Amino acid sequence: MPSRNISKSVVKRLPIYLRILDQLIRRGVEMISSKELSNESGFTAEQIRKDLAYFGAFGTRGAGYNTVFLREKLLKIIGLDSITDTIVIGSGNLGTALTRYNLTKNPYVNVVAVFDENPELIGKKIDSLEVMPIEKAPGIIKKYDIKVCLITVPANAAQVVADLVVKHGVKAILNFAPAKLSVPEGVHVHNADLTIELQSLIYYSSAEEERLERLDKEAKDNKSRSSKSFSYD
Amino acid sequence: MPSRNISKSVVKRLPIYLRILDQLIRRGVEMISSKELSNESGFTAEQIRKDLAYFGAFGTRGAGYNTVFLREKLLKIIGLDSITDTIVIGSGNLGTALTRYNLTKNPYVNVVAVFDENPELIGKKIDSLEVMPIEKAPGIIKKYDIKVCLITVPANAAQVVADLVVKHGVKAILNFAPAKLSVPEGVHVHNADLTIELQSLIYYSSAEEERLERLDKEAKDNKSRSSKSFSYD
DNA sequence: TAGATTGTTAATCGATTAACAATC
DNA sequence: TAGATTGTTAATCGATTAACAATC
Repeated sequence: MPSRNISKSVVKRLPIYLRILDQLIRRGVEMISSKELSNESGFTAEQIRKDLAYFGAFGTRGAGYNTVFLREKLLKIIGLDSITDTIVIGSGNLGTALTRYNLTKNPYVNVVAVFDENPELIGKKIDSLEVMPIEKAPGIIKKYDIKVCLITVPANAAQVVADLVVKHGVKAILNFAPAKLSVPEGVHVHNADLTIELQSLIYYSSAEEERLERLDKEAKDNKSRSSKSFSYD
Repeated sequence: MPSRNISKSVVKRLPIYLRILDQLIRRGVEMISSKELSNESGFTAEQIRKDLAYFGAFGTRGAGYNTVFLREKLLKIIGLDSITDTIVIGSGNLGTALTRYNLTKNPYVNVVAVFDENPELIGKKIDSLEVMPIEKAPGIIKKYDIKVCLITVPANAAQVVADLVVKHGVKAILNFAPAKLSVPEGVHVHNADLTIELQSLIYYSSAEEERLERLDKEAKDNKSRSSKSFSYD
């Protein structure tokens, strides 16, 4: 029996399984074992089987999973069985890139409008879309029943924009602004904070060990200079 | 005593603490308690204290943390105490946006070059940088001792690019391509896969409960139609 | 039937939270 | 000294891994 309350980590893996299935189907593969999915994805076979089992029993013992069947199940589970309309707020470099990217590359998502506050950018063309003033967002959200929104405005504007879209019915925000958004219960925010990603990567890019040892040494030096207690070890 | 083997989840939170400290210092705040940092960040005060304690004792009991002091410690811990030079490979919409973004917004990181395979894009100007042919990457990596690299090429080119930069000494890759990269031990990859983020967000954007129940119902219907066994409950 | 691989339960591991002594 | 808040140890929680019976 599928049980509810699926954890975030499980949900984040589902689109990866979907992508792999898309590739396999394109290559003509009809059946795939959890072992092979493990090779393709880097997750363990046990984890893959367990993830899928939260939603049902989609495989055949002794044989594996039918790729087309599993793909269809995953589409329904994730909610990609019909195209999701979305809007982009913030038509700067990143907003423009994401709009173009989604228009071309992503078969499951459709950007229906791009908004900006800056009057200079209104009317600017991004492929076939024209940047609209932010005031028109509520109307568009209503018209297309928008539930998902991408925010690519500067940090200081992000909360105002989030409040606005949530007020008109948006349930999920992909936030690229380097700011923590407060949203009511039931609204989901994923932070795609590129600065954070990059900085945490820098942590690993140089000899971690040495850097932290240097830090320890400094601390010790300070201590023996200024404190009454000695440090052992 | 600071212990080694810091987990990824801890490291990902450090840049967030850093950003909050930057804001606090700009506002003139001199001391901050873990409780207040909790309010600003959304993490619990216990977690913040524990995270920091992995690296040393930076606070003052009864008083909290000195913002300037803690910021400086964090810079050293993360490795941001000197500017990190980086390169961007792939000068499409996303690569261009990230290059501009980093050039302007990020004080700790500097994009020194942008590369592309496509001959048509070579020579294109992104602010003050000229897109260079990918063949020049090894020379630039050596010249600037590049350890961190952003990959924004199409999925099918990502692995080749990764192999190339790793071969010449890159230790950390921020990968925007929707592809799993294989890298040798000691090289770190962070995937910033916007499609995955967006799709997993869509999971939460519509009534999860209902969707999954519909799925269950389908499964049950199929079973009672085609199988020999009945399903109870 | 023998071989393979799922679905699921139990064991382990790791990360978060709670509690509190240390100490400013 | 009393009040506040850290640093750290112990308890809890959740997620991953291992094991194996079910079954194609």
